[in-house]
Amino acid sequence: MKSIDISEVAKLSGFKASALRYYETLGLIQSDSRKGLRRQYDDTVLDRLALISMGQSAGFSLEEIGEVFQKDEHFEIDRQRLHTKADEVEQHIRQLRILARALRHVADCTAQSHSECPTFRKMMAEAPKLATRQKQSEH
Amino acid sequence: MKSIDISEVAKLSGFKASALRYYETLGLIQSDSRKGLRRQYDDTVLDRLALISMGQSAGFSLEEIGEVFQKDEHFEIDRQRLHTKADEVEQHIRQLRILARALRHVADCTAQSHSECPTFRKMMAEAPKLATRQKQSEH
DNA sequence: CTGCAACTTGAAGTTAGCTTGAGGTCAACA
DNA sequence: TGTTGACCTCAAGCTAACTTCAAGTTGCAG
Repeated sequence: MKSIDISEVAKLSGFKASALRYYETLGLIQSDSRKGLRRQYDDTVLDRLALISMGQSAGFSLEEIGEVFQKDEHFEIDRQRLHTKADEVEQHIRQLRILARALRHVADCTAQSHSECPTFRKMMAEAPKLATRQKQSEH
Repeated sequence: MKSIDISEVAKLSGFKASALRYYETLGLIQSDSRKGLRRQYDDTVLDRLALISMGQSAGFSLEEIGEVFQKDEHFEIDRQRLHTKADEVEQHIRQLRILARALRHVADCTAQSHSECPTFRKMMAEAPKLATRQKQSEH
């Protein structure tokens, strides 16, 4: 395990140093030592950051992402939680596939009004049950 | 086209009435009339809202979503933009697939440290180039 | 005709996720 | 040995996306 300087981590991960410091206050990452005042990181931090980045793009809050990282004693619960998160991601993927198709359709369909195009109508019919769930489950 | 009351739209779409009013100020939706003071919506608003919801879950800002809805004169540019958005969504999907696999792996893999598990290492190796792009392209 | 629940507006407040600024410290190079 | 530039801390500031609040209005049930 070699140590990397924060500026290097920033460069490699695409996160700004200020974001890395912020993540540290949230307990999402830790620096393993200091060189003077400067944070040095174990290179596994890059995996963590990649997961954080992907987690964010999956719509998880930093708090949720943090929970996933807690490898606590009761790891059976933890495994369950991870699978649940994976299920959520897959659900999300299904929704995005509909969106991609809808976008391409709207781009290509020559119909005046999409609300009257049967192809579009059919696509949208699949969407609501997927699309409204997030909001309900919040808070 | 039948008109629906805002409370009904809220119920059907999963968005709160306050959010609907907010979207109206941003020009994302319009109410087609009023009953007294109360907003009434054309039922195509539900499609729009489903698209908004999906767009958000794809990580687009309300402003970006609004742009997509602008069906302006130069529709060739518009088509191009829509396809670009679709490309972004598909890129996003690829990233989420890696995340889902990573989550399931971490849940099931018995290795002490994931950073030493070759399967995990291999997955993560695919991720960075996908995961860091969003941040760079912002602003 | 009278309530009153459910809407209205505009302004202010909230939360997440960072970034920025002021003032300080330090490693490394000339 | 001194200077400099990149880091440090802590507090305050910022943006997006809403929500909440206070004060007013209105459709409709009784």
